[in-house]
Amino acid sequence: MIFPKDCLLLPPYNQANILSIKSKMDYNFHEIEKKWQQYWEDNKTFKTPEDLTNPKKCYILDMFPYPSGAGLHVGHPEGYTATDIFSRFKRMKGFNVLHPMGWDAFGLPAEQYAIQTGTHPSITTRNNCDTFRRQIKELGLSYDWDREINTTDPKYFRWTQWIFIRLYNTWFDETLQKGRPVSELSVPEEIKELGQAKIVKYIDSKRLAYYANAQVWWCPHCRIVCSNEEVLTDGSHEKCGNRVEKKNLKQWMLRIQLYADRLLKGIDSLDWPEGIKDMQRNWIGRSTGAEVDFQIDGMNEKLTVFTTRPDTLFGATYMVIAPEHQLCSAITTPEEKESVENYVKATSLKSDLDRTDLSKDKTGVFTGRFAINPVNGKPIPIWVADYVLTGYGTGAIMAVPAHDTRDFEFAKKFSLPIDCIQDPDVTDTDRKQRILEGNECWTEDGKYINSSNPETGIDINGLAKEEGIAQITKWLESKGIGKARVNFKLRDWLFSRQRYWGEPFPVIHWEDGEITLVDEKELPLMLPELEKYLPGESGESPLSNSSEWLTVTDSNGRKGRRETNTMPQWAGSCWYYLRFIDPLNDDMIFDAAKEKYWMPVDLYIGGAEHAVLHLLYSRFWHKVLFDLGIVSTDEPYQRLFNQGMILAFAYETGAGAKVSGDFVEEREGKHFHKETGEQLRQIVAKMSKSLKNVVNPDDVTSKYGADSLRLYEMFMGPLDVTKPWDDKGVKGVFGFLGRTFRFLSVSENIVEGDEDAEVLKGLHYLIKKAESDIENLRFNTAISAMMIFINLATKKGRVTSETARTFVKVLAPFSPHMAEELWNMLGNTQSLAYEPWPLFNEEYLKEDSFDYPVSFNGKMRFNITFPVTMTKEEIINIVMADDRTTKWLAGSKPSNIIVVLNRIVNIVVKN
RNA sequence: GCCCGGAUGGUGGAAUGGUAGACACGCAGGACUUAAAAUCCUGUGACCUCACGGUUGUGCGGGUUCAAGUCCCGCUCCGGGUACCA
Repeated sequence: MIFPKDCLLLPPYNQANILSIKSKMDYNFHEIEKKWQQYWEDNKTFKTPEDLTNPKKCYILDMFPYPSGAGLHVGHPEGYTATDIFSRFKRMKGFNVLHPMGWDAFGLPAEQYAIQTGTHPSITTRNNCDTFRRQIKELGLSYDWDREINTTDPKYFRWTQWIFIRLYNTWFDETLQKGRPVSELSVPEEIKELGQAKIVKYIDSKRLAYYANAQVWWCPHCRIVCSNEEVLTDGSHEKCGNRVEKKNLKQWMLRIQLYADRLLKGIDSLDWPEGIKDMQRNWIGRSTGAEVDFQIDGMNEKLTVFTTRPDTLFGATYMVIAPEHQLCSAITTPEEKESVENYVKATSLKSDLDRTDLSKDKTGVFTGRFAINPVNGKPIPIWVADYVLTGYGTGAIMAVPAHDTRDFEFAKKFSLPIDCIQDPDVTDTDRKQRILEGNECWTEDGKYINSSNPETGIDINGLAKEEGIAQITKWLESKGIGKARVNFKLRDWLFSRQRYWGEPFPVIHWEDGEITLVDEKELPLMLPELEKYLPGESGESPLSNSSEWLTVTDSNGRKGRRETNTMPQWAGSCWYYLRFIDPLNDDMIFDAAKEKYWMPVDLYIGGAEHAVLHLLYSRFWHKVLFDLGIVSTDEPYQRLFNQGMILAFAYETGAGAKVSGDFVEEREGKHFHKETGEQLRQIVAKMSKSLKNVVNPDDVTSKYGADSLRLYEMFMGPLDVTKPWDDKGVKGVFGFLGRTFRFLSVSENIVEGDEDAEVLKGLHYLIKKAESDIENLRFNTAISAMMIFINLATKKGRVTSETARTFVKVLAPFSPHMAEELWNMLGNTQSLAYEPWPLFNEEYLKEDSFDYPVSFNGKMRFNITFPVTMTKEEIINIVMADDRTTKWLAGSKPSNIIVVLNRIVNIVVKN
């Protein structure tokens, strides 16, 4: 055997030492992670503090998952790791932290599985939750598991039902812009005179929860109601391919529209991404305008339209009503009856997508009837067209084809008159002529023309837009044929589903037509056990199959039937953040003092797909609860952040065919088809079963450990951008963790005494950087800073124990298992979860000198190091005397010399 | 169509208007090993050059500035949202 020279120099006892070091050096993440997860669980390390006197509190929330049968995918841990780092950091900063997790477990998949197999959804749900919980625990996330909640737990949905009762018993006082109990609603005298039935009707018309007919898509084949997205463009059901039809069903609705203004104004005060705020604003869609009445020629009826541009009334040359408009058949003349009826019927078969597709030609039919334009007395034709929707405005519009592209297209197609009433501000005289003649649409502003009428006395010619709107609105109001109005795009919320696996409504429909709610004391109203989960014949929920549960009799022998609809999945997720505050309370929804302490949620992280609906619905409920004095804040989520989607590489052939990951092999950085040998293009796509590019976190943790998975997900890039998963990237952070462990776990590397100045500077820079990066959720650069520090420390070969302890604390929020292990090895017996976060000392970061880049006309040429205290004049003198300056000036004289202290020197030379 | 983002090496990305490419992956070379893996070291935007060094470079075209990846104007492409909103 030949030994290398150096080896011979080692005394025998040192070789033994190497062995012991070697065993220490192994980064055995399996053992470490299991050990600390067990420790945290046994010691309830992350139990939420009960003490509510600490003024520093932080409520950190994840959007809780729907526990699907497929288990976790790598997208879940992204947001969870981010909130975990934030939570661990805040604990070290001395905050009381509330960081809970639960399950949004009502939902369709479990119900469909029940239909197929007869397995009760609660069993499927429990199994799925168990899988999710196991997987999440294996990531070492610091949740307080004593607060775990599940929306399908009767102890939880009891309170969801309780909130529904509150909504039902609340009305919105538009004067105060506030929800109030119906007991405080005063019924007008004229209604009181009409008797009890009318009084009840009046009150019902004010309740935030109301019962109404609503049109839904119905698949006769599957016997279920479908959502818009389940209906394909050709009007068939996505799942079975059969044709769907529209069906009117009695549904529960919530009057979110009344809260539109409050929901809109509330957005301003929130620390949310601007993009999400804009999306919510657009969804609410507030627009101001006016309602205008048009008298129908030859009938004692009027047609009311909503318009944002009442000032363009002189240009209104026809009207359009939606096919569902209530006056549609009354308006239609006998001659046009057949064509209108056919058109209405054809529309009802169209899916919403089909109907609203911009690329499709506009369709419509004439009703045979005219309306009178109030500003000039001209009769204008009334048409029916499906581009006008019933749900928005009044379901009728006045068309101004000269200045609205949609109206223009329609007018051109059906040869309707086009009257230009705004002077186009264009220099091109040909174009100007075309616009004035009604051969081109002008949608920008311009001074009014042709906008006066001696009979009505209006004249807005020459005025600008704002003044025109004001004058016409004033005129309409004075004549009693119109008024200023605010309109919202936001529609009331359809709040019932014809499903089994959801919260039952605590509602009884009595045989005499009365509707009553179940007494609060009787909650929760449980779901009945069923033999089969198929929907009822007529579109009713599966609950209608249950006989005992369904019927009730009151003390007077009156028979009643329970509501068979259930609540949508949104219901449970609308308020879960409140239950986390006091999840085990059986006496009330939550303790008021605890709510006051913990609310609002300080940081809420989840996917952008919930940017509108979940967040808007949740804010709506919260505002109602606020108005009723149940919660103490007006908004639930103070700071929101959306993580980006994690995509994965996929492969396609030159022809664009997708190739499953199984058939791809990599050679020299290129990708080839294993069978055909064809070179493939690497693309980035959503993870999907068909592309076989789904990454399972279990595979990653078993190979590299949870700390590596966490670190990689955070190191991939900024939290909010979509980014592709790359297995190779995990190796990078795994390598870093291994190097860190191997360095800090060897006692020879840890010394006592004074720290090296460079290491000290690096360490304090790291503390500062990590702290601000965590606060700003910029974890990728914080991790990079840790790598830089470890690279420096390993180069130096040793650090002081003080430095080691400090570094481990910085590492702790990111890779807590390894940090705990190292903390323990450094001689500590307690968990470091509550160790104070290290303070950085600005003194160590101070530099004596700065390496100035010297540039000529902005191009960097060379560097010179100067003391940081050196003045501009001294710097200029030395730089100008430098040989390299002479070289770059090449005989020219500088016209200007810019010195920005401790930043740059720029010498300007004019050519 | 409209709204909101984005475009930086082979890849993910970094960069208060002030040295573009930190950190990492990949790749290349080397060390260790019988060998491989693991680990460690070195190099690595492109182009010219033995080298010193130079030229060029942040999607495209203009502009502001002593100085632009960053600010402004006009485009192109990509991603997300939305669907005729009167």
